[in-house]
Amino acid sequence: MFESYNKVQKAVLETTLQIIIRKELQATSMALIAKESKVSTGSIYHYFSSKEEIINELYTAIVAYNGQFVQEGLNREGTIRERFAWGWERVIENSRQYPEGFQFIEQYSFSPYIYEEVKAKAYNGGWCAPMNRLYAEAMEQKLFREMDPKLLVQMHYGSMVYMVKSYLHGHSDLTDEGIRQAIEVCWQGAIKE
Amino acid sequence: MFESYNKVQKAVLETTLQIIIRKELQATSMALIAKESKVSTGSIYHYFSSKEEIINELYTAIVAYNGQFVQEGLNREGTIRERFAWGWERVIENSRQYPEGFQFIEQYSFSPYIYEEVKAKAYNGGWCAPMNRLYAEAMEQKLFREMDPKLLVQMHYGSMVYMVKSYLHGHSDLTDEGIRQAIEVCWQGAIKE
DNA sequence: GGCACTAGAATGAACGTTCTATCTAATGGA
DNA sequence: TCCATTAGATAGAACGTTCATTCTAGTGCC
Repeated sequence: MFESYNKVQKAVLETTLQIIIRKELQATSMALIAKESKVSTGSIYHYFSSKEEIINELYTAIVAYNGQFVQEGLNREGTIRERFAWGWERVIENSRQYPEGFQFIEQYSFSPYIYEEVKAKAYNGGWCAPMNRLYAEAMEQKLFREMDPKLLVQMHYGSMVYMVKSYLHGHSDLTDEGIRQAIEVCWQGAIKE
Repeated sequence: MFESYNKVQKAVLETTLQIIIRKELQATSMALIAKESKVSTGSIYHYFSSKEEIINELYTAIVAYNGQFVQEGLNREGTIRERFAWGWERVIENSRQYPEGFQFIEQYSFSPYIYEEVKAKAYNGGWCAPMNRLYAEAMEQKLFREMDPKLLVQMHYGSMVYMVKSYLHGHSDLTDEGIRQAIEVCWQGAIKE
C-alpha cells in the first residue's frame, strides 16, 4: 500500500493506520507511533514535519492506492455492463482486503483534520472520474436513465460502502452472492425501463 | 434536538456538537466547551462524568432524534410505495435540517471512542427496525426481489448518505427533483422485474 | 445550616515538538 | 590505504504547553 515511500516512512504510515483504527486520532500519540513502529520520534520528525502531515499523507496514499485498485477493473475491455460490474467488484474487493484503509477514509473524509486540498485531490484523482465517464457514456447511449451521472455514481458508491460497513459492524455477511445481488440492484435501478 | 435534557446539558451538548464538527474531537477541549457554552468546567462535571460521556451522550441523543424524525414518515398510513418514499424523504430532510448531527454520526459511527453498546443500541433502536419491516413486507408480497431486507435497507441508506455527502462537500446540489430521482432509482432497483 | 449548583484556579499527566548527542557511511586528499 | 571531514539519520531526553479532571470557595434557595 505504501510502495512509493522509504522503509521508515512506510513503517510509520502502516503503524499510524493500525493505531488510528484501533484507538482514534486523539489517542494516536507520536510516542505511541514511535514505540510501535520502532522508529524514534527524532527520525519521525526527520521524515515528516508534523503529526498532521502524517495523517494527511496517510489519507493521500490510501486514496491513491484505492484509485489504482479500482481502475484496474474499469480499464478492461468489455461492455458497459461488464465494466460496471468489474468496477464495483473492485471497490468491494479493496475494502475487503484492506478494511483499515477503508475505515480510515470513511471516518476521516468529513474530518477538518484532513486538508481541503487533500480531499479535493482525492475526489478528482481517484477512481471517480473514470467511473463518472462510464456512467455518462451509459446515459449517452440511453442505457441509463437521464440524470446527473456523478450523483448516480455517488449513490452507488454509498450502497457499496454501506454493504461493507454493515459487514464490518457484524450486522451481515459479505458473500459473493450478496455482492452479485448488490451490483444487480444498482444496475437495475440505473437502467431505462 | 436535546429536549429531554436540562438547560445546562443542552447547552453543553449543542456546543460540543458545533465544536466537534468545526475542529475535530482532538481539538474539542473541555476548556473550549466550557467557554463557548458559557458553563464552567465545574458545572460540566456536575452533569457529565467525563468528556467521553458527553460524546457518547451526544451520539445517543442524535441517533434517537433521527430515529423519531424518520419514523414519522414511516408510521403514516399508505401503500408500501408511499411509505418507502416518505421514509427516505425524512432521512434526507433530517440531514438537510441538521447537517452537523448527520456529519457527526457519519464520522463517529466507526470510531472506537463511541462505546460498542451505544452503537448497538443506535442500530437497533433507531429507524432501521421499522424500515427493515417495511422491506420484509414488500418482499413477502413479492413486490421486492428476494434478498436480505436488512442488506437492501443499508444499501439504500448508503445511497442517501452519499447523495447528502456529495452535497455537503459541494460536489452537487440537493434539489427536490434530485431527491425524487434518487428515491425512484432505489425503488426501481428493489422491485421484481 | 444544609444542599444543589457554579465558578474558576490548581494539579499532574500527557502531549507534540525540539534539542543535543551519537552513530553510520560516504568522500577525498595525501 | 589511511584518516579527517561531512552530511544524513537516529535515539531519546528535555521543553513548554495543553489537556482532562479535581479541588476549594462561594452562591442562593429550602
